[in-house]
Amino acid sequence: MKIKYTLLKQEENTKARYGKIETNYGTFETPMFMPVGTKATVKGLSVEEVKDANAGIILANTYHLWLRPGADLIEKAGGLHKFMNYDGPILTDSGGFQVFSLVKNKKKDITEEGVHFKSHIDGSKLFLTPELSIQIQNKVDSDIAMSFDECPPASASYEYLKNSVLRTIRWAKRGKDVHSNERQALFGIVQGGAYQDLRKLSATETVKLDFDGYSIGGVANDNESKEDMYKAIDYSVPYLPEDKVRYLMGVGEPIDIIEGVIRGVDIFDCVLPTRIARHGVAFTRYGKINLNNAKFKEDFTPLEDDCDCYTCKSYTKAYIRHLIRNNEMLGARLLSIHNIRFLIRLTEELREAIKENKILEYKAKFIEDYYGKNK
RNA sequence: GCGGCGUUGGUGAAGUGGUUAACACGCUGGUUUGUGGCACCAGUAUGCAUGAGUUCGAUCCUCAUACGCCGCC
Repeated sequence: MKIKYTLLKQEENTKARYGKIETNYGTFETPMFMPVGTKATVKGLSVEEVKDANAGIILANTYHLWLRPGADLIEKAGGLHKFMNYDGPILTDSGGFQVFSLVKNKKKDITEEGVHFKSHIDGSKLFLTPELSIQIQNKVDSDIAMSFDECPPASASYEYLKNSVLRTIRWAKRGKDVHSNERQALFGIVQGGAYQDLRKLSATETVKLDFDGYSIGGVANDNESKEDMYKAIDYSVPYLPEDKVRYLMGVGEPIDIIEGVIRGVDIFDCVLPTRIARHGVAFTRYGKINLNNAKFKEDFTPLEDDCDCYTCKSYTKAYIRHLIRNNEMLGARLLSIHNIRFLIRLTEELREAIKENKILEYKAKFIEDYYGKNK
């Protein structure tokens, strides 16, 4: 089967919504946070640890898997789920985001046919098209495939963005036309920067193509301001169907997840929890903390007193600091486990807040705690 | 006791008679939003063993003292 979204409860004061997604691997509630497992692994974590965090869908990346180990090998292994031992739903990003960060000359390398760029591994010349991206995703057999879109920087001009939006719509159609995996859902991506008319154009035209879900892309990159990010959501959501899931790509920070939910977004993904973990930083209810800081040297309490994650149940800040300072890999692992659980727990709490029509109160309390000075 | 060499920040060290004493590590803080994993950015010696002298000016030259290493008695 393909993915099926059901709206269970619309919050009364905002666009926030509580729903469920039925997938090949069970039913999951939204709002939801998807841990990122780019190269068929959530960095540092076993699939058991990912599940212990109560994760639903996880994200893998077409570009990275295409280069290594290759789609054919994953097919031989019996598909991505068997290959990485994850019997939960997997979404594959199309590779658009990666590819455009590797493009050298925008005018020359981005053509109607596809995108020319160089491998980040050996510099060899590669060419990715909307069709090829979908074919790779069909082959690795993820549960949700993403259309191949252009992801321009936030600083792009209106004229550039307009052409980009139109091209992304044409690419979405081409990808859909070759999509052939019966059990795999396919999502369309809305672009258009922070411009209202471009988001409307992108959303309405993409919806006409009838995808299984829709994502809002081109957000949270290139030092984009939060205001522009929120605009991009506000200008996209009204044109998306109510009975399809909405996915905000690459977000993010706790406050951005909250703002996204309030604006009607259902699912999120972000590298932040695992990346900051590798650099020694943990999310907490009272803001981010850097375990490198000297003040944690003799702090024998958990990262968060009331956190239910494995790390908080077992280890102290002083110990994690010691691991991080000495570049011991367990440190990054423990922080990754906590940070992923933190964001998933945030979405669990947002669901409860929506059910009680208290999403704005939840946000106010969160801001007070997270950005307050009384730590 | 005599002779030689050395003494620069938390550490290893570069360096010059003249505005802000290199670099590395460490340390202190920060950044990170569809991941080119363990990165990047910033700060970190009002002072160059101590005292005296030469000089317009000394960390750099001279002398003495202390300490360290090596050799000789």
